[in-house]
Amino acid sequence: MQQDQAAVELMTLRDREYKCGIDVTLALVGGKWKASILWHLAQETMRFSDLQRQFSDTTRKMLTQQLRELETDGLVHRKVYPQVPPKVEYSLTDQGRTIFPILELMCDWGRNYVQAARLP
Amino acid sequence: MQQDQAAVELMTLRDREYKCGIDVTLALVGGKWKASILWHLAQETMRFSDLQRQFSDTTRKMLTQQLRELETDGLVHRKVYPQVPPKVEYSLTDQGRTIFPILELMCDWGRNYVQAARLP
DNA sequence: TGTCATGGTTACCAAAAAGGTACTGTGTTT
DNA sequence: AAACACAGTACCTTTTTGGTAACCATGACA
Repeated sequence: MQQDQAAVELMTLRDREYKCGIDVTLALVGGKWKASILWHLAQETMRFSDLQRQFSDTTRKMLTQQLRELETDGLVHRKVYPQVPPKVEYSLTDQGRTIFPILELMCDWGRNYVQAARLP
Repeated sequence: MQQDQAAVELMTLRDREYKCGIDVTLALVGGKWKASILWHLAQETMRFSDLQRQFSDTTRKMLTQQLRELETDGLVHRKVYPQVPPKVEYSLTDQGRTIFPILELMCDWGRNYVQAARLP
C-alpha cells in the first residue's frame, strides 16, 4: 500500500505554499532591493527622494514597486503629506522592525565572506 | 563645485560590486532553493538522491545547478565515490556552517510571520 | 510665461532565473 | 537481452525580474 511521503506540513500565505519559514522570508525580502531598503529604513525614516539618492543605481519604478510590496506585506509604513510638491515618508512598521536582527547578521556575514575571499 | 555623493565603499566579489554585506549574502543564498538546501545539509550530509526526495518539486537539473554554485562559492563540499552506480555526498564546508545562525533566524521569522498573518 | 521639484504611473523591452524533456554511461540484477 | 539505479548533461521554453523612456499633476519661483 502506498503512502504519502513524510507529509511535510505546508504553510500557506496569500495562496502560495511554502515548505519552510526560510522560503517565506525569502519571498518577502529576497528580491534585489527589499532587504537593503529595509536596512536603510531601519536607520531612519526616509522620504522617497532620500531613497532615490541612496539607491541611485535603480529607478523610480523599481523603488515604488518594491516599496508598495513591502507596504502590502505590512513591513513598511507609507505616510503621505497632502501638500505640493508631494511629500511621502517611508518607515518600518513594528513588524518590519522585527526583521532587523536578520538583516544585521546578513550584513556581517556578507562582509566577512568578502574579506575571507580576499585572502586566498 | 561638484563632488561625488557620499562615496560609499564598494565590496568586490568575482567582478561584481556590492554596496553592502546584505547584497553579498543574498547573491550567495538568495535564490529559490539555496537557503533551503543549506538548511537541510546543516542537519545531515545527504546524497544527491536524498536531496531529490527532499526537493521533490524541483528537477535534477535545478538541484545540480544550485549545488554546483554553492560548491563554487565554498559553502558546500561535494564528495564523489568512484563506484557504479554513482554515489555523491553533499555536506557543508566550515564556511557553509557559519551561515547557520542566519538560516535559523530566517526560519523562525518566516513561521512567525505566517502565524501572525492567520490572525487578522 | 516658462521652468522646476516631487512622487509617482504606464507601456514596452531585455536579461536573468527557473522549469521541462530527453538523453547519457555503466555495472548489476532479472 | 532487457531493465534498473544513480548522478548527471544538453537543449529549449516559460516566467519572473529589472530597466528605459515618456507622461502626469500642482504649486512655487524667476
